[in-house]
Amino acid sequence: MPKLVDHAQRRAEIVDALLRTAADRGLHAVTMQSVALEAGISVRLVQYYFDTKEQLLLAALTRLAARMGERIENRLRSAGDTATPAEIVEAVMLEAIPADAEGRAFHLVYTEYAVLSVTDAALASQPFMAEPDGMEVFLVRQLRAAQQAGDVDPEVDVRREAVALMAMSAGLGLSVLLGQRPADDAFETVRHHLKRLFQSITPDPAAPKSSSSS
Amino acid sequence: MPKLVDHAQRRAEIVDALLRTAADRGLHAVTMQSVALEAGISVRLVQYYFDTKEQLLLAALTRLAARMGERIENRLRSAGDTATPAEIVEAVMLEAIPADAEGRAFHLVYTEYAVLSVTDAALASQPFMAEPDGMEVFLVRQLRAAQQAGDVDPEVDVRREAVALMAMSAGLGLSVLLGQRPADDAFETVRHHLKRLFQSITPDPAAPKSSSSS
DNA sequence: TGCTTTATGGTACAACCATACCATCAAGCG
DNA sequence: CGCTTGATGGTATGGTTGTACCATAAAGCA
Repeated sequence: MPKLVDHAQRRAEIVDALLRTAADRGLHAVTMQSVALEAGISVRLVQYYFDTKEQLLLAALTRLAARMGERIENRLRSAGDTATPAEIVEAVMLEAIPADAEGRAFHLVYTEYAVLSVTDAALASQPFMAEPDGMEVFLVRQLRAAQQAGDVDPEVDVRREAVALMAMSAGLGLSVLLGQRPADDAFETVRHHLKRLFQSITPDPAAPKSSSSS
Repeated sequence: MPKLVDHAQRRAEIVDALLRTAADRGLHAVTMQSVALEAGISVRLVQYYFDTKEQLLLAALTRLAARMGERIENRLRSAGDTATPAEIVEAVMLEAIPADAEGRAFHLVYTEYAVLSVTDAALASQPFMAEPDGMEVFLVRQLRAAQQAGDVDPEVDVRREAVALMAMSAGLGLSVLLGQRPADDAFETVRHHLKRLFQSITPDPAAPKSSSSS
């Protein structure tokens, strides 16, 4: 045998090339040739490591889903062990909003995959949308903990609230992606809304005005 | 001359054929041939009425944006003249959630265009995203009116709240489109949230329990 | 040392796509 | 009545795409 290439790494490089091209020219611009060019290899090699284009696309999606998990975990880790439910919920919601170029690229490709999955059977059967369901129960747990800590009104329907929070962050993220509003605006909206939610039981007459934060 | 065809109507038929194919096979499946087939005419005719594919896509987008306006106006009209700001806001938000097949088709294609516009220069320059901005000022007005009527806490930042409401309905609509949750669930979430917003000044101790949770 | 296996390049091929070109039919105007 | 003009069909064409096929260099094993 020749160079004895590490297949896993080579596949990762190719997948990254795909994600890069998808990020700045769209998922529809992803072809065997464009990926090969971006990866600096021949088309034949892309074929060699991923027999068919569909398998390549699925591998990229898998990678993307994994990265999504990493991103959220990183957010939570950087929040530290002493993080309150309010801080955790905020971290998760802010993750859905693309701030820097990397975040934009990530969320764009992810959204492209999601929309494509509506009309593409091969993608629809892929369980990469399990995330939202898991996220929902996670948020519910955080809200319940906040309720028991007295930070959230015990009358709040935590399940409904969790759904609303996820929808809001997704919607804000999308609007930022579409260039309808700057990321900072979305950030502020999230913080403002969470402040309301987490203060709903203690209106604290000493400082009723929201004032500045962050 | 022969049949002396009404160009406007013929163009409308072709555009509708495009929207139909896009709705059930995706925007990426829209080709001159697929549109011609769906419209029951020859490819040459599609070429005849829309010189290039790009013009055809732009025409379809224009039609889509117009239909968006009609849809919202219909919602508002069916709410009647006596509608309260709360009812108007609810109507607008529910419109963003695809309930029936037609709504699904409409929102799917619209979302596909929106996502495509991120990487497609020709679409990005199109001002079909002016809607959200106009919608924002519309919602702000409604919320202000509600404040003056005493239905919304006067301390609420109406502009922030409007942004949050739009994001939430967009996010819920997207999740329904992606099959992550049923439309009824999204409806309930909207209603539940609006009930909180519009009762924030009158907590009505007679019926504090909103419903049971999971 | 020779053979097998792996990694790679190049190229061919069939399908498809957008578009251009050529032809035709019919209707109203002169 | 003939000619022009609008509406349509068919087909060619150049480009691109995904995939299959053929070839070859190199590295370890026998």
